[in-house]
Amino acid sequence: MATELGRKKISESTIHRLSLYYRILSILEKENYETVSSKELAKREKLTPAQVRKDLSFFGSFGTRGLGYPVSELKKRIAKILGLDRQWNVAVVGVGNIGSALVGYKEFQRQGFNIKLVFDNDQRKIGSNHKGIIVCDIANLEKDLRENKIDIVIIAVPATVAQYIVDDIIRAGIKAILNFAPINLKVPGDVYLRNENMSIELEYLSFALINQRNPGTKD
Amino acid sequence: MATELGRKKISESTIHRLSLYYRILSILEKENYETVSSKELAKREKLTPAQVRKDLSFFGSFGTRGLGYPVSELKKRIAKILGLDRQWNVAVVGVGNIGSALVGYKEFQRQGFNIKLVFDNDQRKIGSNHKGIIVCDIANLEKDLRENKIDIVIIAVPATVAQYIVDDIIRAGIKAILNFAPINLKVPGDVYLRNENMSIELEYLSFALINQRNPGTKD
DNA sequence: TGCCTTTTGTGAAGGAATTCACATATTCGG
DNA sequence: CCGAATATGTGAATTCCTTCACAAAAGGCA
Repeated sequence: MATELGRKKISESTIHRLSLYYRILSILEKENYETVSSKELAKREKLTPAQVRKDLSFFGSFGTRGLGYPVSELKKRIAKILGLDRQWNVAVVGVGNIGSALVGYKEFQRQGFNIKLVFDNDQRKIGSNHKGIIVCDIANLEKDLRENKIDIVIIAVPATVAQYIVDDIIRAGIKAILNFAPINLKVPGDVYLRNENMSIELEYLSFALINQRNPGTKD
Repeated sequence: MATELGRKKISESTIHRLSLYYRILSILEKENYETVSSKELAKREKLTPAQVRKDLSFFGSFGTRGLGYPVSELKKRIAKILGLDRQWNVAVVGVGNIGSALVGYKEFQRQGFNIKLVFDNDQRKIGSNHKGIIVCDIANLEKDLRENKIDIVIIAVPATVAQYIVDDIIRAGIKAILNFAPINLKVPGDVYLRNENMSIELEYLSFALINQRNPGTKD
């Protein structure tokens, strides 16, 4: 699943770790750190310094030998790589438990993911104001997505209807989908689909407790 | 990070895939399938048949050559492995956006994760009924966790206070924590901590859109 | 019964990700 | 300005994970 970028293969785990570095760098920036070493970064994320350096090296030489990495500068570079230096238009489909939590989740906006539209099929919800956003009728999904130039759609509907929604979304030309429904969705080859499985980490904890794995932090 | 079990090392990814198999098997069971091949299982999860067989082989020989795996039986075996054949007492700390979504998330109960207690520090919320559960005062966290024999605690408080909460929780003897706060928590060596990062997959989509990775499903 | 088909279970091979180890570059103190 | 200390960047080594490939087992059918 690794991709070419320049000439090297970048693994999915490297991208995920970039997200983690970005978060740490935001904190360090607030704490007025000027520079940070791979050692320090590694310590905060329970990784090895070599891992941090290798991850970053895929994208260039951002550090200074003997000193470390400039915090603000590195943060900007990672933002650029991950596309967090721009604004994304996001829509959420389904204003149930999960959907409404996501609409109110401040972290998204902070990273440039702006929830522009929210959809539901429940007549009682449609038209109501949900955390500053009017709930749209799912009947107009395709049209609304197009007209509002939505980049990413988050699926937060019951598993039973998720595929129908996805089919609609794809017809609207959407190329990136984040799925919270506990089901495997089918999408064409040119659409990016990621699944968010809320149970999986709880199940891991359950397994760990039973089998007494060697504990510790892990993402 | 892999653990001994019997004599073989089980990787984290194998455990995560067991969760996926479990979900598929539940669906197949409802659809009255008697048996399923590694090929079919693989197809549904976008994996290879060899991967499926190897994953399962770590825990025993569950299949029949020429036939495949017995759906109900395999589901039970995986449930046993993951600890989904028993009930877990879970507490949620923080009844904000995320916290209240989790309390209402039916999928957890279905898998044996019973949310028994919910905590907040907001006087207006304490004592109120939240989806059938009375919100407890976080001041009594340690005592309540002990008295209710809580196994797993879910952290859904702001990042700024998460560490204090965790310290309390650990004092209460809790050994498994699922953290939704966007911060790295410190826990003793004998406590299992997993982080749920709601932004990470959105960031991956952002990266993918910018870099035109080869698309497709991935968990 | 015996043969053909299917599919598992698993060592061995191959590939991918992580860590090692060190040459190289830079800062800092005196 | 020099030497000691620090920390990057990266090929090579290692470890870990996935896939291959095939022997072994079971079912189905003539």
